[in-house]
Amino acid sequence: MFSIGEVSRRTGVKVPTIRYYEQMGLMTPSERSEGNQRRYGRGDVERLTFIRHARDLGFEIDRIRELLALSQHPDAPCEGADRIAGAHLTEVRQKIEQLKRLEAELERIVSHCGGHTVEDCYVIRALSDHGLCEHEH
Amino acid sequence: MFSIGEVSRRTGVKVPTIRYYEQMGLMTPSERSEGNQRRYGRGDVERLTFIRHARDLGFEIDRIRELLALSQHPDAPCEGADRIAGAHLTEVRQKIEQLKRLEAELERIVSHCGGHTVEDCYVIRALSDHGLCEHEH
DNA sequence: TTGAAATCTCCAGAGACTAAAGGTCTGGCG
DNA sequence: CGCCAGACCTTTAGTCTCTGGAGATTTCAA
Repeated sequence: MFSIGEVSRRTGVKVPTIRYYEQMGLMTPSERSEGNQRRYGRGDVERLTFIRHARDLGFEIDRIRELLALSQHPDAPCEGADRIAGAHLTEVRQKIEQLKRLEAELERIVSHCGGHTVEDCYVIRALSDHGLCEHEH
Repeated sequence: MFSIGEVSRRTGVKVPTIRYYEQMGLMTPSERSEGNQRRYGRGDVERLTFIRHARDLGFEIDRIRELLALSQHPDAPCEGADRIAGAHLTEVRQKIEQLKRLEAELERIVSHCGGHTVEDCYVIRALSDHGLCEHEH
C-alpha cells in the first residue's frame, strides 16, 4: 500500500492532480487509512500510469474514462479503442494544419515588417487591415 | 453610433464576447445611451476588428492589449510589435513540433492494432505499457 | 401605447489542472 | 510514550477565453 505521495513519485503525477483525477471519476484509492488517508495498491499505480500516458498523448479526460472502461473488458472487441484513438489522431492532424496556416501567416507578417515606426509596421497594419492577409483564418 | 448587436454583426464577434473584451480592458464603448446601453463608433469597430484578427492569429489577450497600446503611438519604434509577433511565431512552431510528435506516436499505435479484442489491442496495451512507446512524451 | 426584441448586469460552467488556507494524521526519534 | 516536522486531509478559488442563462430594463417600430 502506497501513500498518495509515493504514488506521485512513482508515476510523476502531482499529488493534487491525482486527487483531481479521483474527483473526475478516473480512479479511487483501494483503501483509506484509519486516519482517512488514501492508500493505493499496485493496480492503482498501473491505472494512474495508463491515465498519465493517455494524457501525455493528448486524450481528454472523458475519452480516458472510456478507454479505462474498455480496458476492463479484455474479451470485448477493440473497435471502441481504435475509434477513440483514430478520432484523436484526426483532431491532432487538424490542429497541426491550423497551426501551420497560422505559422505561414505570422511568418509573412513578421518578415514583411521593414518599417521602423509603428506607423509603417507591417505587424500592426496587418492586424488592422484584414485585406493584407493571404488567407482566411 | 452602433448598438452592441450591430457591432457584433459587423465584426463577427459575439455579443457576450464583446462585453468580455471590455471587461478585459481591450475596449470601451464611446458612449452609453440614456438607458445605459453601449453605443460604439467607427473607431470602436476598427479596434474590435483588430482584436478579433489578433485572436484569430492566436495572440493572447495580454499580448493584444500590448499591441493595441503600441498601435496608439504611430511614431514609436515598432520593435515591440515585432518582438511580440516573433515570440508568438516561435510558440506556434513549438506547438506544431509537439503535435507532430504526438501524431507520429498515435499513428504508430493506431496502425499497429491488428487485434480484435481489447486483450490484444495495441491501443490499450500501448497506454498501459510505456515501454511500447518509441519516444518520450 | 403596446409588446417583442435587444440589451443590461451578474453569475456559473467548461477543461485540466494548480495553489492556498486551515486543520488532521503519520512515523521516526529521543 | 510524547513530540513534532512533514505529509496528508477538505474546501475554495484562480488560471484562460469565452459562452450561456436568469431576471430586469430599454428600445423601437407598428
